[in-house]
Amino acid sequence: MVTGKSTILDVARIAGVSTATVSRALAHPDRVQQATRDRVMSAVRKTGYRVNPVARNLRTQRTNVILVLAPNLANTFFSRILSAVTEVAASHGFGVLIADSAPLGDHDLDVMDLSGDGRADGIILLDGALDPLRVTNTDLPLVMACEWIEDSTLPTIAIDNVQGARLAVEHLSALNHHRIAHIAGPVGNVLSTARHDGWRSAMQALDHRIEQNDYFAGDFTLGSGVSAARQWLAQPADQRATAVFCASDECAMGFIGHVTRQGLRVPDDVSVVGFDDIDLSEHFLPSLTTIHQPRRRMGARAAETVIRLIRHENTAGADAAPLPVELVVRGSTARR
Amino acid sequence: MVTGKSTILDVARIAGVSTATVSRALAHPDRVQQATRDRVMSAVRKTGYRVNPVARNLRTQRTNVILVLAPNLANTFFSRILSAVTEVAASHGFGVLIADSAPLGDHDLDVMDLSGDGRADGIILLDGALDPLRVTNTDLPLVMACEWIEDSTLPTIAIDNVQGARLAVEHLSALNHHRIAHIAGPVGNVLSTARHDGWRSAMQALDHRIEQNDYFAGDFTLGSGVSAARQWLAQPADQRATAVFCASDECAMGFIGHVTRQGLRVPDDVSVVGFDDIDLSEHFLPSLTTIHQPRRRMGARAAETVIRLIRHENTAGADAAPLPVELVVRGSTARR
DNA sequence: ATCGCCCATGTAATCGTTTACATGTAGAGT
DNA sequence: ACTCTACATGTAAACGATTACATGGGCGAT
Repeated sequence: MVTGKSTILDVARIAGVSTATVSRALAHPDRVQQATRDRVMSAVRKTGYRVNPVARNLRTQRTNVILVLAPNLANTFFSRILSAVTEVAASHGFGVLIADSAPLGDHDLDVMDLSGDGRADGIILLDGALDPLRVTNTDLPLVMACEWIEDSTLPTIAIDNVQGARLAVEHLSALNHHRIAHIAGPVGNVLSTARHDGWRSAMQALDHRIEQNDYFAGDFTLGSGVSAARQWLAQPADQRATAVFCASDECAMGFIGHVTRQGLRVPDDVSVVGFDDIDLSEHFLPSLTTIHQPRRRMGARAAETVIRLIRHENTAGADAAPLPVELVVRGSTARR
Repeated sequence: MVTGKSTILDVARIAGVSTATVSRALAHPDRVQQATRDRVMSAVRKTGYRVNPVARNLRTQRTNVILVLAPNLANTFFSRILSAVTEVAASHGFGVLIADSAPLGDHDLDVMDLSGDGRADGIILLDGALDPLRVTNTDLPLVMACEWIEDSTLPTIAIDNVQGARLAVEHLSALNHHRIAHIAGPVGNVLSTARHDGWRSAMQALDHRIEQNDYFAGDFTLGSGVSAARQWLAQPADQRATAVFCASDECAMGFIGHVTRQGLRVPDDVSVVGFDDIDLSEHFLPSLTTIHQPRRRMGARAAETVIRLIRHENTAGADAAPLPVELVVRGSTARR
């Protein structure tokens, strides 16, 4: 019980059996006699033996681990996805490890340098910005979730971002807003692009002209909401958009925070719609009208899909369809 | 380049050398002749060979991986700690994997079932609720951060929670509040306990009586802030505490959100202080007066400490002292 | 009593690396 | 010409488990 680095051989010696029997006693208790099983167990207790997972992984070529690569752990958006993944995986006997994919972009690493050809049985990738060549350079089952990679054939779990943007714009339009600005996400990001496209096409479909000043660059963060708010406030009061559709809730909160502190009121002076429906949105002041993403379902579906791939089960199914989004009307939007 | 599951032996055969030479060409390029090195490299390219980290880990008994166990990834508080850990680790050649420690509490698993005696070289544990017996049942270097385990001798990086609570209470007292309520964190949690103690002792030191109704149970979440707000509102208006010290920022936001929606104003009708200084606090409405935790520094220090332990470097130093906290005065507190 | 089968256990190969040690070759020093 | 060094490479033993196959004893059927 004291040592701590005992091997299966130590146990075998103490129990007076072979290593094979120890291994069997542990993995298939029904295949060894009660008496020897007891001797083995007691030896295990005596030595404090724990199986070395690395050795086991090498021999069995399995790890029972799913690796999740997330682009930015600081983004509160991922938490619920991760917990859903963890739950589903656990119910199938898999553990979950998470890694920040940011270092992968910078250095010359690729996915496998972290995941290791053998460190995980499958990967869930939440980062669409990774070089596709690097990503597919692996035999491991890999599914994308939330974000995706254009022109790749990877299984992908995502929502209909264009539709989400459209719902936001239509909601604002129905409240008699015609000048609906957009604070975008980071350029190059697939989500940004989809939401931006959705905004543009919805505006066109509703015959609302998009003024040059109504597009603000951003990056999903609180800070980018604040700086967009500054730019918006700098415009002459009678020439501003009367509503803003933000590419993320955080960004929306940054915007609202800043304009409120400058003496304007939301939604009386400007309506704001976010995207994501993070936990805080409901409690923010004013509570945030936003596009709800089914985060738990995304995480669960991603986990199920990758596990099915790992097990070589039939992966055909309704997986292709994007998950539905939903407009949640709260206190940050009002009739003009 | 096509296969994908080629071993060092395949490379050796194609290059016409032994596996030892391949291994050396990759790990110590200076110890093989230019010519053979080139042959090896070209064989590597031809086969798409990637070293199998599991085999390497087994052989070298190292992984260059640090495992971080966090109690609750949904808590936005951890993000910045994690990114600091990741950065520092990377600069020392370590990768970082993160796992949710929640499953460890429930099942019969212990730390090693996830980390694996061999899967990581060291552990940073952010969860103080784990059974100490299970935690210390490992040879791996292990450091605690943020939370800690009573009566254990594990190296611990933390802030002075009692002092933080004291600063909050003193600030409110200086603003002429005497009835200062407290919304606590989960019972049994070391942070909750320390902050609760700090509140109580500061109140005593200032000769403020603690009324029975001024303690609210909670659990750090938004929701617990809301339900505390309900209880507080249910009290007769002239008999309520005039200020509230919350055990977390999220909780404070939940409280403020609810009372504001019920028609009260913060800070005019009630002052609120949070704890943590998460990103959003500055942008919340009103912006949140809170106790700032140096999250990046905690993460960095934890990483440095565990790496020093892994390398058997002298670990003595100023590590014992808790990191300083700081009161950040913003818009949620006002003179009574 | 003999044969054959089953069950519990042991033997040893295997997973894919790294690395201590052995081997062989070439050039320097005498 | 001979030895000694130095260096490049090969040989083979680890790392710690799992598992196909071999072995031997016990027991039922004949």
